[in-house]
Amino acid sequence: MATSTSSLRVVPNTLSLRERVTQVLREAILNLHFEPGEKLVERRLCEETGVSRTCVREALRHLEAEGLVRRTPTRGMFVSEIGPDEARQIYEVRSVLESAMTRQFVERATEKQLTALIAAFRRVEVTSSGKDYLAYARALEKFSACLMEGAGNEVAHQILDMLSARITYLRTITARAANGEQDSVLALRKVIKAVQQRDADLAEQASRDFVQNSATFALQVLLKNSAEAAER
Amino acid sequence: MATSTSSLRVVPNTLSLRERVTQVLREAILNLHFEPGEKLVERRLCEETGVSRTCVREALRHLEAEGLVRRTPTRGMFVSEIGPDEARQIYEVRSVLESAMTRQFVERATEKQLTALIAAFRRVEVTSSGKDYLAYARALEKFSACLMEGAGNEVAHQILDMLSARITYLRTITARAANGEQDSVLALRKVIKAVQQRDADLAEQASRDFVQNSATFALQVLLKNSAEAAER
DNA sequence: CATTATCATTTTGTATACCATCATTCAATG
DNA sequence: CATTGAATGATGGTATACAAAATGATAATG
Repeated sequence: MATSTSSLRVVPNTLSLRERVTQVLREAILNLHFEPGEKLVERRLCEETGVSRTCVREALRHLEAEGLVRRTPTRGMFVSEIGPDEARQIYEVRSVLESAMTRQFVERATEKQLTALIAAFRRVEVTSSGKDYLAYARALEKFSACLMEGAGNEVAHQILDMLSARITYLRTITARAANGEQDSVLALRKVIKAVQQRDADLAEQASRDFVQNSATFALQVLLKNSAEAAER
Repeated sequence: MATSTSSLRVVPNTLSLRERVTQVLREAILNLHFEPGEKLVERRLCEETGVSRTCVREALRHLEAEGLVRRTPTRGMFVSEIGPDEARQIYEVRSVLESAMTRQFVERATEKQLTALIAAFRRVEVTSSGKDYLAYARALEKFSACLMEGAGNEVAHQILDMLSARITYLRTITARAANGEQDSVLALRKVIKAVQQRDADLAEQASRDFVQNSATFALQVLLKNSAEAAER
């Protein structure tokens, strides 16, 4: 097994064009450079990004899988509008998956993986006080990645990665207030605590609470928004 | 709301070419028309399917998302080889998600959705005695769909749909013995029972057992296979 | 003979042009 | 003023081209 310990593997660090286009479009959506519900016309995206239609189309398909855009046959792609109901579903899935993986982490992770998780948590703490949303989002994703790694479940990792696109989107849409992040970090600290104590039940519950914390906040804002929209 | 009651809506029943190509390739993989690990050369697939490269590529990307094929940059697509470790991960995720959704079903489903679930279960029973694997697989997918519908979580549904491709694949690879299905149906009946009694805890546990049942079987076979492969 | 270097072929990744079909817009018409 | 219907624009799909990388075969070298 040459791969496990001292991997000499050279990682191809040059992202393919399609991947870079995907990134650019994803960030554009997350930064609200496009409005929710806006139609994304391929030809226009080609001009704006300066790449071919082939590439743009493939990138859009990927974003469709992530749930950031939706396709209506023969009518085109639209930026997703994520309402309260879909948000609830997303958080439900995330809660269930992430808490289960937290439990697995407690039961399976090595010391090294634990220190990695703690380091990732530190980064979350640091970025949470700053003003860069996306840095905070990336720190959370990294934390999640460490969790999945220690839990030994790459499949779950991929699924949560897909979901995290929409979750970050929700964070942006609901334009979470500053203390929202502080609460989150607080809840996350409890997770870390429980994990360090190797208390699987407590860790699972803390993880559930952590997601619940984000969920209730986002849902409040979304419900208020959709109520206002209904009034008009 | 013109769509809800007397829907004259003409559903675009013509699947797009890309979708049909995806189906064809998926079934080809599931039927082991391609071997696990085999390289899928685009040009060859174009000839075999009679469609353009663009279409084939898009279909392959979809299958990649489903985990049935894997891509190595600039080297191409390969039919997935799903080993014991990945199988464990898949079943873990499925167990966690499906049992949670079973609980939600108990808590949220309407009478109508319950009867739909029971009907789906009947189909599982019927197909389990027959010899058509894929019919059985479809019946299970339909059951899962009813479950998600009643649980009110379309997001979870989509995720499990993605996973189900690989699960069906695992069933094929492990060429499950006939009484394996009987055991499964037995375990599934317990789920139905618990759901009918509206016992959320019991239903969740029964659902977990049901998946566990499939998982242990598949893992046994896979471990034996990979042990044999290691000997050689 | 084993290894290295060279070179031709194949394949992927991307770009471009093209067409048929479906949607949308908007003006003509009654 | 509502309808019809033609012009415009977008998508889904095809064919082709080409650079860069991978693969495979063959020649050169120690």
